[in-house]
Amino acid sequence: MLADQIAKMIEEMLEQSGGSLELQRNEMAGRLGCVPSQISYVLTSRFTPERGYIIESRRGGGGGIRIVRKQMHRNEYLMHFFYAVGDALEENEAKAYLRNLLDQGILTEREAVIVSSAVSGGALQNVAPEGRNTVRAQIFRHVLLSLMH
Amino acid sequence: MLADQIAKMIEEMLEQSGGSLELQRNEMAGRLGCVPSQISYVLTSRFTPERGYIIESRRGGGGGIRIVRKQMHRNEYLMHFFYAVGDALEENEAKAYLRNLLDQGILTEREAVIVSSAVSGGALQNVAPEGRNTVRAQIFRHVLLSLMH
DNA sequence: TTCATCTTTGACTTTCTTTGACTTTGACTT
DNA sequence: AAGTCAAAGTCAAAGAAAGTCAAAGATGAA
Repeated sequence: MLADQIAKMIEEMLEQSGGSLELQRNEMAGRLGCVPSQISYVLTSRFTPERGYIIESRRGGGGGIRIVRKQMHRNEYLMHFFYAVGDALEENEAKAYLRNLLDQGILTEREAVIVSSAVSGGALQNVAPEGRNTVRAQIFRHVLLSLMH
Repeated sequence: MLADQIAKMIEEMLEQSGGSLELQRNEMAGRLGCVPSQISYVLTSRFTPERGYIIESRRGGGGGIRIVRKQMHRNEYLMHFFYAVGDALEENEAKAYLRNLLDQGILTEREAVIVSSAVSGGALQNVAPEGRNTVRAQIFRHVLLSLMH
């Protein structure tokens, strides 16, 4: 399958380059004789943050796509929380998790304060009350993902 | 890319001169072998007030362009952003502000990453699109407040 | 088979860059 | 004051990437 070949190729390039690389979508698609959006597809379906990759890109002349593989070591911990949080999260649950992360030395105090205020009731005033716990969970999970670096 | 080279060059000059400098658009374009409006482009796309720069200029004979990198003190800075953010905030604007806070040493890289992901489009998926920029602003402002000690 | 999910493709959109023609402004000369 | 020249400003068009999305095609499980 095309997508798998491309994915494999990117993995190899990542291996060679020690974990990060930059490529040009059109150029790569040209070399492989496929349509450029195929590259995008591979990237969004295989190189997701959940699997430990970060993708950044720039459009326009001289643009390109940057792929970074995050090192997995104490990230299992974050993963654990990621799944524990689930789809909805109360403000005080959030606080409890943060306390935990702080105790484990995964967050600094300031970092915990930042996250805490980002998911505080005040920050989510403009979200309909029924949706608040969902949004809070979503934000929290995104933060956890971003910390797996 | 041309624009990036020019930006880099200007950054270096700013560094050397301790934060402010004056240049001549035509003269610089001549040295670089590019069209003068390219300099204007770089200035408007990269050295924006959002990123903490002030640009002033004089036309006519003997004219020139003055570039100043603002530096304020912590809370002033945070206040400044607090008001600048206003009631709605795009994801890109948020990134620009964070970059700036990072450059000023007000946030660490990890902290910037945390905030960035907390206000990312992905984190706010469950907020109705019309409300997203409002919620993002609210979260961002709360985080700024929490940093003002 | 049938349904759901994953792939592939291509048309269209958005974003960023580069260029050049034209405009505005300021300083100096006459 | 008028004219001239030397700046910088503006803007739109063209070019160069990547992003999005829906339709069509596979593939696999029940």
